[in-house]
Amino acid sequence: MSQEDQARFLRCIGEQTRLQILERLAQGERRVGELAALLNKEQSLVSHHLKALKQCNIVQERQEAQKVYYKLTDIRLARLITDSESLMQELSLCKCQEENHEE
Amino acid sequence: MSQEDQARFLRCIGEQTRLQILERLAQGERRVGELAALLNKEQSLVSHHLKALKQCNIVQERQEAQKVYYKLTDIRLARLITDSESLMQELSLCKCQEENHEE
DNA sequence: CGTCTATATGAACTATAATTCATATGAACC
DNA sequence: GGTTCATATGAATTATAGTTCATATAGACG
Repeated sequence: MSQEDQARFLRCIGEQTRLQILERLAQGERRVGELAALLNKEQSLVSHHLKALKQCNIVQERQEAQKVYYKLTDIRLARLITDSESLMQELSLCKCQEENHEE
Repeated sequence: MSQEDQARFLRCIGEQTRLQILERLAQGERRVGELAALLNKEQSLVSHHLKALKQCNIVQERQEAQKVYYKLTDIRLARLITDSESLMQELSLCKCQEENHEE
């Protein structure tokens, strides 16, 4: 597993729509159309993102007739995301001490 | 803390050169020039990446004369990266069962 | 077989990010 | 003050990634 793969993996998670998808999948299996409706995004967009997530082994699919269900490959992914979120929140607290301007 | 911020944070970590920088900083403070030499990259490139990391509160700087030392804002960042790496490695093992072609 | 439903795909476009190069800044030191 | 050393910056270029649209595929079902 190269460092480039690790970077690719993190970048794959580091996208807002994909984070939203993963948030939903953390609660259980969802169909493509369901996700699109829940997130209020185009079906093709969701499909593209799911493909990206699949390529990084972050999600798995299961087909049932024309319907395709996606789920997290491993539930620990949800934990990883949660952990990164809370760590990031702590880090950003420090920020406020030093700078509170946006340029 | 918005989801967009979280995505930005993960993307910031999800870059090979920055991962390499963080790997070094996990071992302790380093100067810009040191990092450039260690990674065999241009000084300006390292500087740009450090700026990106700083903007996400991932690293902190400390100046001493003309020299600028960088370090991780929080050592748990190193853990987060390590954790993501090992989880990712596990996930990629499953991959091999299903596909072993590169297109 | 035609139609509907669900999803995937690919091309085109747009946006974002990485890299390089040349140069600016600024401290140190003679 | 001029020179050197360490770092930062900005513009220009290139590479990568996100989004949309139109269309393909493929199963279900009358």
